[in-house]
Amino acid sequence: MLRDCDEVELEFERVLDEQGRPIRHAYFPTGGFISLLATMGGKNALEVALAGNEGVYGLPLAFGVAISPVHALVQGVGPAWRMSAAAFRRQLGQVPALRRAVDRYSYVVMSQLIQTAGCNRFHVVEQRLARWLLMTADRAHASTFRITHEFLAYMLGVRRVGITEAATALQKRGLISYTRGIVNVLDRKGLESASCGCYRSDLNTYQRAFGDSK
Amino acid sequence: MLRDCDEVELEFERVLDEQGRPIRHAYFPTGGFISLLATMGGKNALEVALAGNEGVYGLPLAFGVAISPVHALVQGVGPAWRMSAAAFRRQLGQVPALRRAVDRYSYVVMSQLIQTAGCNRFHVVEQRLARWLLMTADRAHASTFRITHEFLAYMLGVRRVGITEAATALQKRGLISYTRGIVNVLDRKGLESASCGCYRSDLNTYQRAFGDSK
DNA sequence: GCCGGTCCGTGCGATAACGCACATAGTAAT
DNA sequence: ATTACTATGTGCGTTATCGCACGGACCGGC
Repeated sequence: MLRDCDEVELEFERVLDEQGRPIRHAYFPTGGFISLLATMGGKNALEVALAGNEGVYGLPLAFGVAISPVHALVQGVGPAWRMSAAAFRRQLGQVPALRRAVDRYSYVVMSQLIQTAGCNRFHVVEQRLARWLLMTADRAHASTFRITHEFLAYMLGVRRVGITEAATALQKRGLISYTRGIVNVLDRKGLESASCGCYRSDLNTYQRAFGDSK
Repeated sequence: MLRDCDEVELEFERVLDEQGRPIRHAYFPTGGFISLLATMGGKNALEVALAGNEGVYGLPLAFGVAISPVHALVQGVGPAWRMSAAAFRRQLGQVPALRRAVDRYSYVVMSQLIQTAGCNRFHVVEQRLARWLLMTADRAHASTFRITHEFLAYMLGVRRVGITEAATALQKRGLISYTRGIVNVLDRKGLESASCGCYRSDLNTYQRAFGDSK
């Protein structure tokens, strides 16, 4: 199966696919991770899912559709396996274990989309920011990572200043620290309780889909 | 395949499955339709998708997981075919055409979840209400249907009064009329332009997934 | 050491939606 | 007709977030 893959380096802010355009490759991130954004005409956008080494980018291919429903943007640099759309579909037909894993992961993503929809509706920016930082720290496999307020604002669909305010509050509480694009998670537990339950809820969903069978 | 099905009548406000609990049956609505809600601890909820005769309820079963990520509530009364979870999974394995249709529909639902997440973040209540009325009218196969402001508020995750205000505005513009739980869509085109682009966008997605191959 | 660019912080009026309380208007049963 | 109930409408102070503008701080290059 690896014969159909290239190993590529995901470059920061690289757009893998745009909403409404063909999906050219599936990606299996190993070190990097990918943001999936709903773009809402103009400059508004909203991150709806995150694909790191726990998942894959390119699910629609598994459903027999090659048009991306999201704007896919590299968020964390690092290596990934890349497979052409055609090869991915072929492998899905030939390798039952892959098919099963992708199906399970589809469930996880669908659940997260549902959770995120509610989260964006009901939770305040500070909670959502805390959740986002935790999710990102997990996928970056590090408590420190690179991200500006500007970029965060784009992900969460709020003003840059909204992020500044929320981040300042988290910093004052000693949960994070940051300077010019470098965020450091100081107190993971604390940040988790500052976040909405959505973070934990996502973890549980993942566990339910993959953990229980092991 | 129909041998594994019962024909059942979907009763108004009947809860088919709760979030986090097993999915007992898959449903193929013919006349009725089903709301899928994200429940956010306590009384808050948000409709994230709608399954009518264009789709099916029970997708997670197709992914090999039997736990519902949503609160599934009957929204429109009418008949549906019902199949046990086990039978649905069996049929998916045996009937390639079913598998393919369900895959395509999974893509549609996933796209709609993405769209809806953005919609709830960026669009005002009046636009979202207009969208919801259009979606419901489509699935009810009628321009008149039963729905209270209270229920609508629950679906859209806003205050009842928020619906009253938005509905009053739409009524003043001659797009709808309503009295005590009966809504009537008077001007479909007008309502569509009062809504956000999300309604049309959903239709396009559906077309893309199913229309193009025919 | 200055300069241009990037990133972060603050101030302020505007707005959509909130929560709560209460008023009115149909509907339906007795 | 009275009563009870459900559905809708109104009023009002509060809040989270917005949009915009500007001030300051840090950084790398010359």
